[in-house]
Amino acid sequence: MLNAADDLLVEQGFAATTIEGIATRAGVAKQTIYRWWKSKVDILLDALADDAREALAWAEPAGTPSEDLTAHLHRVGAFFGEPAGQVFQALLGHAQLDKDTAVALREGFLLEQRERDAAGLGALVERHVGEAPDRETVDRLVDLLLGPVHYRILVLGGPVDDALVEATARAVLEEAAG
Amino acid sequence: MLNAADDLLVEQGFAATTIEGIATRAGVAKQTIYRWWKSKVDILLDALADDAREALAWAEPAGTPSEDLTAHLHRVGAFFGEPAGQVFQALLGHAQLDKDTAVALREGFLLEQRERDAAGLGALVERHVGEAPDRETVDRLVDLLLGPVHYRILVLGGPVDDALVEATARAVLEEAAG
Amino acid sequence: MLNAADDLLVEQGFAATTIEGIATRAGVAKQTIYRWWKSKVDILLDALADDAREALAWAEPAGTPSEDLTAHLHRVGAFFGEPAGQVFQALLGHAQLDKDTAVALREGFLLEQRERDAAGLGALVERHVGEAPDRETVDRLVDLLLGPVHYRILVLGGPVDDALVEATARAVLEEAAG
Amino acid sequence: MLNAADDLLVEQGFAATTIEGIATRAGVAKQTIYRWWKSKVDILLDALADDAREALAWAEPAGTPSEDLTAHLHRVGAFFGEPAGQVFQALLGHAQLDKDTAVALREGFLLEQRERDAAGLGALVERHVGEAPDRETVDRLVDLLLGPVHYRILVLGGPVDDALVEATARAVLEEAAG
DNA sequence: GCCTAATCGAGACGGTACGTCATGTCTTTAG
DNA sequence: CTAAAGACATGACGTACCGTCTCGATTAGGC
Repeated sequence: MLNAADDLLVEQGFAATTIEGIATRAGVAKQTIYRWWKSKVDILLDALADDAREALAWAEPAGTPSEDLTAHLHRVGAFFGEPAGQVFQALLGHAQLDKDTAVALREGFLLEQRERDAAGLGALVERHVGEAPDRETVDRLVDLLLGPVHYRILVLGGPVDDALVEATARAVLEEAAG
Repeated sequence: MLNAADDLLVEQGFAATTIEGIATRAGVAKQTIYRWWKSKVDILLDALADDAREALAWAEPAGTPSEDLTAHLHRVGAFFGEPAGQVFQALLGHAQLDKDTAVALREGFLLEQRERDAAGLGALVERHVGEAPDRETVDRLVDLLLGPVHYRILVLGGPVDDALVEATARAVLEEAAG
Repeated sequence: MLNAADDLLVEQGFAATTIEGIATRAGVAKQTIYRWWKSKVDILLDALADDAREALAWAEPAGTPSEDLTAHLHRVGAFFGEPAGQVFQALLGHAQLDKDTAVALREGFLLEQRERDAAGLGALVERHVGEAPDRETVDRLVDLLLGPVHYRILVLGGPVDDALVEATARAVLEEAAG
Repeated sequence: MLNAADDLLVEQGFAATTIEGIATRAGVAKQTIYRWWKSKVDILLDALADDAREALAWAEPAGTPSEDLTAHLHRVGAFFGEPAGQVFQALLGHAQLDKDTAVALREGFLLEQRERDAAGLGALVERHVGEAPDRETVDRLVDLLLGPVHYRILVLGGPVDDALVEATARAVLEEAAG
């Protein structure tokens, strides 16, 4: 069922991903879907949870902090090209239109992801400057880090290029070094 | 008609803003709407164009570059609380779900706005470092500048706070200074 | 649309006559049906009104009162074999299960039909005994006349035979003669 | 379970008497019901069999044949106001809509009842005219006797009044006396 | 000042998807 | 080993909008 939803979204887009369509595709009755989820958003959230956790995870240190940071940003940029990333993008889009979706997405995914990002970036900054930044600082740094890439993709709809990634990484490390 | 669309969107949200609803509210026949616009997205784009141009304009220099930059960012953050900002947010959201909307929004609004932002930030950077940056650099700086605020609002759904604005402005000016 | 309903009822029976089926058969959208009727019972009532009026009409005198009476009873018996009669039978059946149907059938058809029957039988009795019976008496005579045939068909499900028709006619005329 | 079905039918009507509802009301699993009956009609038939047999029984002679006949007709009329009578009416109604129900009702109840009616009326006629009528005649008399009352109740939905009952009884006895 | 023609409101139409209900079959769980 | 609980595929329900399509009625503007 989650696969059917995923596939339909990637193939046909969010609007054409109807509950009836998912049911048909999955060879399942509509009622069965309603038994487990209350909307297609709910289904996609479930589909997202597994995939995205992994795709947006912070890798183990493999080079200098700067290198690791740019690598992570590139991974984030690439994520939006994958199926799970398209689901994420669709849910983000729908969250702008519907408060319930916004809340569900926040609580079902974004808050956790924020924690992972804070932990990942916090550790990286500690490696860089020698001491762990406090939580408020880390939060701010996460926004500085992820904002430009998301802006490029979600608002401008453009690809993420090296120059932006490097400038962003540089800005974050400088700000962290204070 | 544009007012009816605007009002409905602010009062009821994007999904409940139907063409039938706009027609009823405006005391107009559905067909009359279809004569001028091909979808509700088109109507909202029209409604957005006027309002947002002004609300997101760059003000004349009024203080140090740093002060002007933080002031502009605060204005951007506040914009999303206004009716026009909600229309913008809805269109941005829908653009994630629908390619046609993405194209229309880009061509009908975002590209122009990008020009205004590049011009505004370019001039400010020139004031700050004494010479005008080239276009590629300005583009990168615009992403660095606007990304974090948009990320906070669109992805996290949270308010924009002073610390983030200041850190962002600082990062942009340092990056501009090289 | 009425034809589609009629046809389906005769071919498939009452339960299989669904609004979706009628819509499909008539090449029409479901909503169009709901615009004009609020249920399939309503549609069938409309379909009945035209056809049955004529089929259950009292013919002009053509023989002795007794002959005319048996002829009419035979016509009533035959009516249930025709499409309109099957619609009537189905509506009568459903009226036993649903108060709204009972009321609608009564007001949309039976009361009128009762008037026609009272007028027809009243005139016949007047021919037979020389004076017009009062309304209460006619009503009672109508029940005596139509009861046995309906009982045979609706309760026993059997055909109407000559002996019953003749006995009924005889009983009615004797009762009328006092 | 039979009680649950009965109660639901009287309280909520035939359509609202669902197998799910009966199961819930009886604190039983749907499957358990399907083990014993193949439809709600089957359940109601079972529920009917006991009650109606008694309610529609012919009483011992207690007065003149005419008095006994009107008394029986009144009892028949009153029966439709009782719970068992409502079940009978519902089954009769459904039998008009569904051939299987018609057959089941006939074989499960009506044929037996017909025998009882023929025996009861036959005996009464014998008391009245001194000799036992043959079976064909009795059948015809039963139709003459029960038709008007059923017509009043099932078709017109009205109450049975004294005048009708007396006229019917008179007509039957005269026809029997021939 | 009249008359064509464009434009408007109203709303019917064929569709698609919605979310709900009951069906009859089936599997799982607990006594 | 039975029976409760309830998941499942199916299919109709009645509703909401979609975008297209006639309809008059009402304005204009060109004669």
